Amino acid sequence: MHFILKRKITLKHIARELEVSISTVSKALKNSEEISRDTKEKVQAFAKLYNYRPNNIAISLKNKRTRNIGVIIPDIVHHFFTTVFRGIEKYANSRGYNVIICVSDESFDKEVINMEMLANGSIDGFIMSLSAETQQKNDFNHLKEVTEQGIPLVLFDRVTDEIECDKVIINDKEIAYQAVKKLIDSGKRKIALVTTDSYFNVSKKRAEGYKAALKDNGITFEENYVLTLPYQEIEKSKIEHFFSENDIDGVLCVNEVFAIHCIGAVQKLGMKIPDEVSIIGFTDGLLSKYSVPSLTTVAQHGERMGEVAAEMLIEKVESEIEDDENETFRTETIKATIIERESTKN
Amino acid sequence: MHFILKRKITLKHIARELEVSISTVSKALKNSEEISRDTKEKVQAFAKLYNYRPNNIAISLKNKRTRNIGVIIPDIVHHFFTTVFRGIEKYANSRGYNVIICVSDESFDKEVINMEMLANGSIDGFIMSLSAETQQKNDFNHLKEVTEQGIPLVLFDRVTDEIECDKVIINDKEIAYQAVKKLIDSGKRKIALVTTDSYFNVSKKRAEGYKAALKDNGITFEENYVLTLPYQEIEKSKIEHFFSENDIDGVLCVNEVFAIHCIGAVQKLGMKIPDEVSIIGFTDGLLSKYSVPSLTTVAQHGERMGEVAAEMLIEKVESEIEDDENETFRTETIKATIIERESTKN
DNA sequence: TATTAACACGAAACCGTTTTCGTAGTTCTT
DNA sequence: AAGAACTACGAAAACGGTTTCGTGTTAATA
Repeated sequence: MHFILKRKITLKHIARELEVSISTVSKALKNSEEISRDTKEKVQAFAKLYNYRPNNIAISLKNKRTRNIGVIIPDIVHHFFTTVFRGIEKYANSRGYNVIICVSDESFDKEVINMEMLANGSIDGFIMSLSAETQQKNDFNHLKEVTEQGIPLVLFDRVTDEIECDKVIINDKEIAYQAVKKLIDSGKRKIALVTTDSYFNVSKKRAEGYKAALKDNGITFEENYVLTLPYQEIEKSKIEHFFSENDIDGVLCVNEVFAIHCIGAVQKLGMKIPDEVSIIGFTDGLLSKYSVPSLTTVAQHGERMGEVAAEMLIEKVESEIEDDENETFRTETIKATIIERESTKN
Repeated sequence: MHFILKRKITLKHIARELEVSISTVSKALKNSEEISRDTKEKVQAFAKLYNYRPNNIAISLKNKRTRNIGVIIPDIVHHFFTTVFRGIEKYANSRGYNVIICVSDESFDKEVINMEMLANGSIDGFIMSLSAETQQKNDFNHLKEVTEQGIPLVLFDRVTDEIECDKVIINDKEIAYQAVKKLIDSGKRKIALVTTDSYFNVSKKRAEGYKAALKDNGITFEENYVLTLPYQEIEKSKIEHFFSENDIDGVLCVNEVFAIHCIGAVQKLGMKIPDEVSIIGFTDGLLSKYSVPSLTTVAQHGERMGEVAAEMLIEKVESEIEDDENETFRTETIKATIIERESTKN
């Protein structure tokens, strides 16, 4: 076995070979008016023959623009985040950007480290969703530093009011309201909320919608009807206990996995879905689609969210106005929709 | 609102401010022996105060090493790939590498474009899994070019013999054999294979294991018992038809979604799982865990696969031997395991 | 024919580092 | 006191491009 390494060819090589200057080569390849037709053809032919490609790193250094976007998300093995990521990747790619992804693993420290790693020239801007720990600690100095350096930042889904930047969220409160309204309209009155700890801003918003819907329909909110579950390591017994102790006929879950667990618990207790208990979840993933019964759920349109986030970021990146003074930040809201399946009746 | 942009500070700034040369600053920050204690302290203090961080791009250009890994996968909203990716990301990060990810979307052209985009200096090496279309076309010139340029490449799961490089696969044939054996041992004889088109090398391997297990147990292979499904857009009716036309008592599916569909079809036909029909799938995702009945499945240990791939790549990247002559490539096999759940009996 | 304009190209600076090498100025030898 | 040996630093090249500006040659103009 004998490989000939076709090492990357540079302008310098071409220049030397063709006995012209580097500048001439550079211009010739850009089809500059300055260069004679003859020379251009010669250079271009040579470049093509040896498959010349400009070195991205050199261009990045010169332009102070990498065409890389940094994405920091709490988890990658998670349907919602992957859909958002797909949206980001697609849009970014269509605009000639690459995506560097880092996973914070819900850890504050990792989030900080990842940001610092990328903030030193590797990327032109960040798109991120806050880790659980960051939201808990309420410490956003790493974000502040980055924005103060003039690096554009777009936050999605798990955002914070503490930082001024572009944001993309869904209408969590509203859609939770609608979901609960839907349960009420189908005759349910004893509606539970299965949620995570409230330092997740999305959970908080969804709880608000839940409460508002109850109130507007003359149902008094009962603390007992709220089941708070850890984000991971769910105990089935706790859920079963919840449903056997309380007389529930409708459930809103803040995610898909919780909803599946509820289906299991409810069925185990011998109750029929949706007739005796109706269930609505969040996140339209495979689980919702393929569970039996299939799950009525809130589609968050993650891909759209990703696209919008990427678009906002690239806009900021490319508008080199650096207008400092009257820089303006937007918050885009993606309208979630309810996908009706078998776990509810209408 | 008035922001003061703390623009990134460079060696040049420090040098100017402290009235020393750039080289002195550089050395001082590296604690070089060459520089006097006084100067070092002065420089280091200044750098710390202004939060100096070296520019990654400049360092990359100088060192001709980016500490970036390029990952190209067919799909991101896919449990197996995300787990592999998590493994890659974790390991890479622990070694100080960042990961740039591109999605080929099962398209040959996108795969090529993405490779070219990254191959011009943006990354030190590739980890990838071939797109469906690439496997179909059997065209691997883009891979060949990259390896010929001396860029390390590690292929995982969807690999090809046409390219000499490091590879990470699972023991597809073996584990399929074991899965079928398990069905046979539990008394099943009329075992179906639900698979994709055979240009997927993994499907081919699994089919081989399936056939070998039948043969070794004196069961004749029947073409009728193989159901080939498209990768997407599955028609339920086709599956139901398959199960009503054939007298099946065991099923091996090459993925989770196929398995879930089979559960649905079998149940619709009024047959009991696992007593009348046992089902085993591939990919241990949420669906397998939460379906009813839960699914016995082949765990591919994607995260481990990713770790191994990343480790192999980084080893190659960092061994600058460029030994050309006797460069040696490995193929690591991750041992898949069968996770027993309710869809089979023993 | 002298002047000017157009043409075609090269030198050099620049992006932000690292690193080699050269050299003032000081201290140590003998 | 002269040479050797340090010490502490700076100049410059290099990584691979882009871009501005200057200039020698030729062609057009007066």
